[in-house]
Order: sequence, then C-alpha cells, then structure tokens
Amino acid sequence: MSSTHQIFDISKFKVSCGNCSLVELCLPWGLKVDDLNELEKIIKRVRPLQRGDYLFHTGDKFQQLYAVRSGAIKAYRTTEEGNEQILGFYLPGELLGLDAIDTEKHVCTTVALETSSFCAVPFTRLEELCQQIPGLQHQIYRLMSRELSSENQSLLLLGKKSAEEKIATFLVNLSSRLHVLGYSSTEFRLPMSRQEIGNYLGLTVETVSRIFSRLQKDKLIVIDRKLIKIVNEHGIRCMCTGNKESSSKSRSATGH
Amino acid sequence: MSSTHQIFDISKFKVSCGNCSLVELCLPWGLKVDDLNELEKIIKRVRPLQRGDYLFHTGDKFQQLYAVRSGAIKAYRTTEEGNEQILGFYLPGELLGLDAIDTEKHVCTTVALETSSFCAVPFTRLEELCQQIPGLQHQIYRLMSRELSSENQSLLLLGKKSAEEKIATFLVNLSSRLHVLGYSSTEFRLPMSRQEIGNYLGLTVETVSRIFSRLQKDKLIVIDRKLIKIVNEHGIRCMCTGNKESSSKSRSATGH
DNA sequence: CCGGCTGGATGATCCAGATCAAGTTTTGCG
DNA sequence: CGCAAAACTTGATCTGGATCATCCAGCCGG
Repeated sequence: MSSTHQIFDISKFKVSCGNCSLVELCLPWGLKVDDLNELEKIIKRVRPLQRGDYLFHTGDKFQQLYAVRSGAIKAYRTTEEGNEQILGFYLPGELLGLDAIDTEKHVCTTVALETSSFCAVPFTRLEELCQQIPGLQHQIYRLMSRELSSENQSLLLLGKKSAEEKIATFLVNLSSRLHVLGYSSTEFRLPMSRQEIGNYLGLTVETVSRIFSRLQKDKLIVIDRKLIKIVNEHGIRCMCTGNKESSSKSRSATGH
Repeated sequence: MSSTHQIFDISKFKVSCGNCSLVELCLPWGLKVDDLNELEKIIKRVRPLQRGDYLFHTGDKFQQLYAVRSGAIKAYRTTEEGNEQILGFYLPGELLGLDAIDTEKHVCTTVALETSSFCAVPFTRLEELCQQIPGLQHQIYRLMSRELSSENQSLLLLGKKSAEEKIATFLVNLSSRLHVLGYSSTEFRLPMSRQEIGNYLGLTVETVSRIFSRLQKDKLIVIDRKLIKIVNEHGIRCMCTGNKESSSKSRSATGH
C-alpha cells in the first residue's frame, strides 16, 4: 500500500502489481521494483464479469493476455459436431490467452463461472517491455513453459487414469491451487458444476456424481452441494495413482 | 548453398539455418538474413542418436532446446507406478524441451525411435539474442504458443473421442505433418510401434491392431507392417469427427 | 406459498474397449 | 542359418463407465 502507487489508482479498481498478492504467481520469482512499475503502466483493468459472461470467444482477435484477479473461469473449445470440450479451469493468478499468440486469434472460449475480475496486458506492449527488461522476458518464457508442463500433466490424467483416479486427481489439484492462494486446502467450494467436471475429465455427469458419493461413503470427503471437505487427504492422494491402501476401504479392499 | 555460410561448416554436419529447409518450421514467418546468421552462430550440432538412444531424461538439467533435424522422437513421462505415458512424437522441424524452461529441469524423457539428428540451441544464449533481435523473441513466443495450442487439441482428442476417432485423427495428423515436410501425405512409414500408438492415445495394443485391421477392411487404408497407405483420405477425415458418411462402409453400413 | 425448472443422485441395462489367451509374423543376433 | 524374443493379429470374455430412466432437492419468479 505504499503511496508511490497511488498514481495508478485510477478508480476503486486499482491495478498495482507491486501490491498484488498474485504477482508471484503471475511472474514467478518476481522482478525488481522499478520493473514492476513499468509493467504496471501497461496493465489495464477490465470490467468484472458476472457468472456466464464471456471474456473472449474462439476466433476473436488476440490483443491482450488476461490474468485472473478473482473468481473462476472455464476455457473450452467447441468441436465440429458442436459439443464443448472444457480445456481447463482458471483461478486467480493464472493467465489466459497464451495459446493465441501464434495465430493472433483466440483458439478457445472463456467464460466466468462466478463473478470474476482480471488484469489485461496488451501483448504487443508487453513484448516491447521485454526488450527493456530482460528479466521480464524470462518470466514470460517461464510462464508459458509452466503452462506447457501442466498440460502435459493433463494428458497423463486423461490418457491413463480411471474415473476414480481422475476425480481424485482433480480434487487434489484444485485443493493445492487454492492452498497457494491462501485458501483452505481441505474445505472449499467447487466453482463448476458436476457436468463441467465430467466434461473436463472425459466422464459423464452420472459417473462424477456416483464417484463423489462413493468417496463420501468411503470417508475420504464430505460433500454438501458445491462444498467439498477433504476428510482423508492421505487417502485421496493415494487414490490419484490408483493406490488402494491408506485407511481400509469398503469395496473389494486390500487384504483377501 | 551460398558460400557465405561456409564459415559455419565445421564438419560434414553443417548447421546452417539459412539453408535448412526446416527454418520456416522452427521459426515461423522467418527472420532477416542477418538475424539468421546470428542465430546460426549459437546453434550447435549434436551427435546423431540411434534408435533407442536418449536425448534427455526427466530431471536432467535443462540447458538447451533441441530442434529435430531428421528422424523421429518420442517424449514420455513415467508415472509414480512406473508405467510410461507417451506425451507426443516429434518430427523434423519440431522443438523439444520448451516445457523445461520453468523449472530448469526436463520434465519428460525423450528417446529416438529411429536414427535422428538435432540442432541444439543453448537457451541462455538464445534469450540474449532475443534481446538483440525483437523478431526472434516474437518467434519464440509463437512457437510456445503453437505448442500450447496443439496440446489443447490433444486434450480434446483424449477426452472425447472414441478409439476409432482417435486412430483416424492420429493418422490424419501424422499425414499432414509429414506433408509439410515434403513427404507424401498418403503413403508413409509409422516410426512408432502399435504399442506406442496405443499408449499415446490411451488405448491397448489390441484395440489399435483391431482398428487398423478394420480400417483396412473398410478400404480406408492399406497397411503392411509399419507402412501405411491412406486410400480414402476423405473417408478417414470424416472418421476423425465420428462422421460415418463418405463412401459406403461394410459394417452396419448406410445402405447394405 | 406454490409450481416449474435446473442440477444432482441413483438404479438398471448396455456396450466399447480392456483383458485374457492363443497364434503368427518379424526381427535381431550368435 | 536358426532360434528366441519382440511385435502384431485375432478371437473370446469381462467390465468400467456410458446410457437411459426416474426421482429428489434447491432455487427462483410470481
């Protein structure tokens, strides 16, 4: 909250990377204070979106990257036959639009799952700034690399895991991302519907619902509506890899 | 083959981006000649690998990017339980190692499927060069963006498609990548085993084998060992989206 | 407060693809 | 060349998750 940042306080939606608790997520390992000030100058605020509002559509001209400041966003593609494939869910501190740099057109559609706010970073100006601030260039490479690496992880998730493993992995992943943001890692609210979880994981709603019930019966989680409480964190982590040990399960079990 | 490039001709393995037919793949939209010359200076040749040789392992320190010059490479991760998940196959003109920039450690293992050669680009020097050549920086962003976008595509592939659609999509994708390289798009050799195709697509060998047989029976392709001939390109493209029209099929069929 | 609507849960049945089980071909190598 | 291992094919059977069919709980507008 240092007063030197006041000049950027255009309205109540102050954009200030220096103050922003997300800066270490947006820009891993951070930058020097002066560099941050330069960066702040090019960042714009965007009108917050309500649930169901779109940030951008497939085919839209790519001009800026968006960093999620608050809320939750889903990104999806629509297949030729017209059904949607959800590519991912984005939480505060995560960046949207990197995949559009190549073609300069957005390749997916992004929609708010709840009221959400963003920082917008005009990409051309960001590139110019990278020429002045070598550290910034490196941060952008790192961000993109990280995204690549996490998509690799998703390929692994979709390709090999059973429904149960997918759901467990999904919950653990969400949990740890929320934890980084300072929220509880064991008790949180799912910003997306069962339908959306299923779509993302390549499962039907029914299967998602059934597995949630099963996890609850097995005392790994407690669910109430969208509220999840992870009761047995160790157990659910084991489940991500198909590891059936941990506490005794009711179904088919370890022993015999 | 202009003589100005001779100075880089260290051995018979000349590295010359200006001459390299792959430069437009490595660096979409290209660079100015002078810039290319600068780039060439930092690129190193790497001893070619034989089938089964590793380029790098998960956990290895990341120091350079590799561009495939010839051959074919597979990249995979090993899960906690020790089985491998293939992340992708890389052909000439494609870049390896981008996902390691963030952590400075390779996050996957890469192994040659056949005799393969590479250009190695020391990443730190590349970043320095980006500071001098704004266009280069942009090309790197584009490359990473393109990779992100193609991984998105893979998520769609794994998440939603049936076995038949996966295989068809796989073949069409391979075909068009080979076409860009100047090879036939309708007749080519699979550099990977059935097992590896299955692993990549989240299918078993048996399923891959059966579907290959079926595609052949349905007169869409002809297979002889690793050699694939695409006989009905339209048909196989329709199949990628589950579209069962095109020419009359033998199974359950349109008219019968 | 009611009635309709959306999202979620749960049971019954079905089927695509996995698994199991042989064969067969190809390849690599002493 | 000959043999063994590896890669591939094909058939029979099994099963996890899809599909179909209800039903139920919140929620919203009037």
